[in-house]
Amino acid sequence: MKGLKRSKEVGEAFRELGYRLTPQRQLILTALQQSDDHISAEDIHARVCAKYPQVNISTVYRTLELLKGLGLVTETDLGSGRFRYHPAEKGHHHHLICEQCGNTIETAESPFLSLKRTLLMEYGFKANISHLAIFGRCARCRR
Amino acid sequence: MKGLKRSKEVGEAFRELGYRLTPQRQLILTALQQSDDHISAEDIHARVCAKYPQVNISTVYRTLELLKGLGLVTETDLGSGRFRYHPAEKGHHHHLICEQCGNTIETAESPFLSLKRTLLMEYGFKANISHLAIFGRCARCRR
DNA sequence: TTGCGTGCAAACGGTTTGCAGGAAC
DNA sequence: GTTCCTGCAAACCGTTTGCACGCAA
Repeated sequence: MKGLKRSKEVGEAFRELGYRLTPQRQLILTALQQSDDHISAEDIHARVCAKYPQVNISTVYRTLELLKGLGLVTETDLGSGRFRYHPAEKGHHHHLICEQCGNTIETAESPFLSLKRTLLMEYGFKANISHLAIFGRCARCRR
Repeated sequence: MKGLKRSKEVGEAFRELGYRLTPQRQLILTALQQSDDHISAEDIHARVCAKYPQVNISTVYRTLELLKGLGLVTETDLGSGRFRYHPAEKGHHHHLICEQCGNTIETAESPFLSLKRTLLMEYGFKANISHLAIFGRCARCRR
């Protein structure tokens, strides 16, 4: 319900920026906001197609491109060979990906803040850490 | 000189493991070891072709696959849409990639060790951080 | 002589693009 | 009515695979 309301708000903002609010775009926005996880373009396409079967995957990519440009969506490469997308409003966090079982654990941002600080001080580099993917082995698989 | 010597040593080890030491494989090893940077399969292919023009890119991929399996080469995704390769012996380090000018800065491992420690303690997750790529803006571009 | 390694060509999978027709405004 | 957006199909690009030949051992 909240997701739908949000997507309506985004829709309005959309129109005010001079973009057309098509059913395809609405469905893509809804799919993004209803997903808990980070989803791929194909995932979005599948969800959209459930309601509106002839929507083409290229429309999904073009809409994601647009949303990315507007800063409404973050694109992440979680190492699976395909990009994943996530509403920017849902905040920053990071992913620990287990190389053995494939599960991903989301972590808070805090463990990464000191790293960010160090990189800034020692290298003058302002890290843009919004979604970092780190590979390794999770607690269960290490037992 | 050192690079060539090393690649000869690796070659011997290669043969002892039951793999054949072909000119193609020698050239690929040399290309890897002579590169300062992390290079892509295409880079390797170009260098190899300079001496032995009809070598096929699929041979490069197959050799890299083999070297990866033997732990002699690390494969990294620096976010450019293609993998990059690097001799494992050259040690671990990380990359700060400037989103503005495209330059990459290599950093020591130390700033990442405390992160690694925190992830292990708080999440029981043993991070396998060998080559991490972090995006942001470098000191020069921030001026 | 054996079978591993290679070149070739084609397939693959995710993403992008050109185009003409259609819908939002 | 105009312009933007879409569906379709084909191109794209890095990577992988099947196959038959050829070379290392």
